Amino acid sequence: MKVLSKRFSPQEYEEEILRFWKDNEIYDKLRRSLSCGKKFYFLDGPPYPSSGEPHPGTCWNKFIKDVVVRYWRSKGYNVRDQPGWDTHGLPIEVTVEKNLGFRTKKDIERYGIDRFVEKCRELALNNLSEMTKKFERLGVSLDWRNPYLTLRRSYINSAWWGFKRIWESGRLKRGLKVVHWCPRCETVLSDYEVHEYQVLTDPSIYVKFPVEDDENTFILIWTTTPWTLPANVAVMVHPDEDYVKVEVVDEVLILAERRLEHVMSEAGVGEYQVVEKLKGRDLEGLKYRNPLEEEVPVQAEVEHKVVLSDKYVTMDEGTGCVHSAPGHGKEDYEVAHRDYGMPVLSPVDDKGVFTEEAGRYDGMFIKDANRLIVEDLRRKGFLFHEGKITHRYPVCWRCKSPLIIRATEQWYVQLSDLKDGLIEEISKVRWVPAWGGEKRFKNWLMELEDWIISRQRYWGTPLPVWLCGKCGHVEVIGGEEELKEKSGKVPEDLHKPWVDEIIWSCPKCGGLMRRVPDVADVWYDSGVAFFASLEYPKSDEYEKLRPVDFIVEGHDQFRGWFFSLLRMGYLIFGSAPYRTVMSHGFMLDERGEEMHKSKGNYVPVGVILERYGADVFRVFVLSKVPWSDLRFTWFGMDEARRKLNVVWNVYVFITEYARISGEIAPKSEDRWILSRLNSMIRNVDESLSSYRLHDALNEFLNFMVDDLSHLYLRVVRKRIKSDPTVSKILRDITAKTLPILAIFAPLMAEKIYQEAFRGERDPESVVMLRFPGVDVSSIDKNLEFKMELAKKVITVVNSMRTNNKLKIRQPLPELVITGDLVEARVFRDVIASETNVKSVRFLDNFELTSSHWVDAGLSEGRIYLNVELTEELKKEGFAREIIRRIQQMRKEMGLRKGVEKVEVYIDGCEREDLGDLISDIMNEVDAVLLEFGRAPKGCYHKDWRVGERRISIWLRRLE
RNA sequence: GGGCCCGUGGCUCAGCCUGGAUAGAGCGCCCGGCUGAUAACCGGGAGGUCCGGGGUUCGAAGCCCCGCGGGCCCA
Repeated sequence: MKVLSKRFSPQEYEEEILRFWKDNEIYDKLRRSLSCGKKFYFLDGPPYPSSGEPHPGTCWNKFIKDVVVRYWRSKGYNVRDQPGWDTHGLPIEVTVEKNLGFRTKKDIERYGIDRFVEKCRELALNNLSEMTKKFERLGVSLDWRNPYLTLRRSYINSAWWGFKRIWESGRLKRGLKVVHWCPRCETVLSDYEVHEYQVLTDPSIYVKFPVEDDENTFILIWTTTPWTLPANVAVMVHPDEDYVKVEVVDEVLILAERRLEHVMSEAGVGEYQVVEKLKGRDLEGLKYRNPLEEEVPVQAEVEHKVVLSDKYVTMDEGTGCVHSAPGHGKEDYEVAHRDYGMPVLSPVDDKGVFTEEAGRYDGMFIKDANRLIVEDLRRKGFLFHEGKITHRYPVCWRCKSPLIIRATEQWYVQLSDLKDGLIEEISKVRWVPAWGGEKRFKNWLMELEDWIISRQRYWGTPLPVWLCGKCGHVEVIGGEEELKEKSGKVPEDLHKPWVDEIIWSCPKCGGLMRRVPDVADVWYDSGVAFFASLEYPKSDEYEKLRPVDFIVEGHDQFRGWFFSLLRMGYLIFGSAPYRTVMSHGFMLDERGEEMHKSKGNYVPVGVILERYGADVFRVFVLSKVPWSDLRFTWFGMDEARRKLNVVWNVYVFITEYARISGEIAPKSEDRWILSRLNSMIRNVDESLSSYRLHDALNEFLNFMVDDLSHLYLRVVRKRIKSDPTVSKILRDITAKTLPILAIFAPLMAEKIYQEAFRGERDPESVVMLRFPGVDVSSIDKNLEFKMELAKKVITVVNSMRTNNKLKIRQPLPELVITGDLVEARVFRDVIASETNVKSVRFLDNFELTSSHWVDAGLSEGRIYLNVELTEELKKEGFAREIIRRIQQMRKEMGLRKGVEKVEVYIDGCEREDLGDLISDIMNEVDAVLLEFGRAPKGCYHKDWRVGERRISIWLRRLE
């Protein structure tokens, strides 16, 4: 055992340890040594490598994962610990577009899809390699050299295989779907991708729809999207609400009674007359004309009418008569088209520009057309009122363009009828915390809709769907080998555009089979990770490893990755693919706000590492409850550093003193610390195996700091040089705590292990040490309880000393303990030394006999302290005062204990004041001479006050 | 409008699932101590309507209900 360097300075050694791991291929060796262990399948949730710098919250995420895999490895499990990267999709495309200065898909096609895709690939690979470096620097021990990438050929093959399974199940369909659409990216966005909103100002108009064959009667509707009026086919009303016909000047308007007052006041109409009252259902089938039928010729062909909906018509806003355009609204589609069979108009193209079908508005961007449409309505007398509205409106999460809703042909997977099955599956999964799955996720699943899987983009897993242009025959391809069978060749790359070159003739009609141009939703990619990362079915490893034992991600991933995995697991294998799912919160800044680079409150990982190193960061985040949000604070980091510093000091102390061997009978405090040690190990083990990581870490740190450092080491300080039992215990503690420390603060643990504890026959690295076993026979809860009582006694006595202005340095003659506190009797010596009392007695009863006593009560008993100072005790106290000051001066002179000797001269007191304690003093401060009176010249000198006295002390260093 | 989470000294947070004696840490503050683990560390003290109200209970920070405030998700 070598002596550990005194300073805890992670910045100095962390890089060195990382190099040690790398140079010696520690993790490869570790994995190999565990290859026969029981399987533990951890699956990494793949982040987008759209930047090379991980967010501090992502570090938190990886720390949790790291602790879990380290724990199971230490339990001897063969842990699959492959990291993953979600390399496809819009985040990457948009970054590349920005880099290249592109604005539209046209730019990409002009540039060349092949070159563009190469740029995407390059960006993803560069960023993931940058991020990998950071994660490695943070001590995250995933298999970084061997990640799964969604862009790999083998991965796409697996993804295609899954796609074909879905096709074979009959759930993959193509049809008209009303979707959120980004007019800049020119693609559909899944519901998951619609989560960003901006406050925008839009027109708010009331429009009169003329009722057929009833001159001067109008249905009054309200809309904030005038551009959808050319696509109007119906008006929805609530069947059970009251509606009125109102006379305003010489016209009759139809609207909901409950909206009447509000609408008229907003429009500034003071005079109006209700002429008729009727139920919404009475309006069903009422025919009307679109006010723009001259401008939009297709409108003249539509038979417009009133339809009913009790679900989507509210009395909270508008007129109670809801303008309905099935081509531009989900509810509109559901009611007007699906229930009433009305046609779907959507005269808008992928860029959000009106098509020829929109007549007069052809070629205009929809938002720009708003003004003209309003003008046309006004000119023709159909505009009842025009105002403005400021509301939250969804925007594209990547490019921030306002989204539009439109009906488009998409490939989708029918899911809505699987709701019950999926909910059943999640009840079999263990959720940490439990409410995440049982409440939040379940509630969310109730709203389940079909999954639109196609994206009109370039960088993604191509949909393996080939379609005959002539007869519409569809073939879904489950892998490149099948592709070869069909077409006789395989593309050089499975991505667009190369895959699109593969064509063959239709087996049905001889027409041309071409691939549909779409790529898959990125959630398809990550959703198949549980088998595609294992290259299933080409490799059968998944059969051996399934199901995934553990995943953990931020709570935003319930509807993200947790769901996409569940969905794929259920669609393809009929069950949830995972056993335990843990969710964690977000990392916030010091003020509790989300951290964003653009907000300027972002703390770069590099800065954290520079100031504290990786282990401190790990311990800071891992000691917090994972499932609520976490504020990053620098003083929190300080706190973590202080704790680790104490831990470090504990090991320093052990290496310095726990050096003798032999064995004599253990004392109570020895049995106590061993009991605590084993209790701690048991608790940590239980907490880790149930993923209460913060409980485990805090339990461990409390043991190290409170039990070991603050109490045990203080108590055994005097014995340690002479009693081999203490040395043995401390070495035992080291052997059992280092593997636990290595789970949470691996760099520090390795440094300590390598520098001080690793023996010649020990494993090469601390990470190879197994999780310590629990020696149950050492656990004595009763003894631990008694120590708690002893601690209470010590606290109370210290408090009594404070109240009576008696320093701990001053020995007191006697302490009497009564009541249940006498249980602490076994710790008599501990109490005596910690309270600095000469004699401790435990009695059933005690009567105060003189005024020299003070007492204090606890619920467990009473404590009596004799504070009478005899001359002898005063001397002892005084001697401690002198020793302390000499030691202080020695330290200031930079003298080392036991090495440099000194001569001591004291003025201001007499030899008699110290009596026969002088030799003790000399012994303790390494003095060869102690004289009273003034010192010769050239000594280090200081004046002190000790109580009432003024004391001068001189020290001379001996060469 | 629906769902979920959170609310505990000045600050940051444990504890709540599984109710139990005087509600814990750390930081900060005040007072003090220790003296070779020492640019470290320790003790004592002040400081709390455990968001509010009601209920269950012998007993509620905890369980139930109703509010209030904050956050997240969904509409």
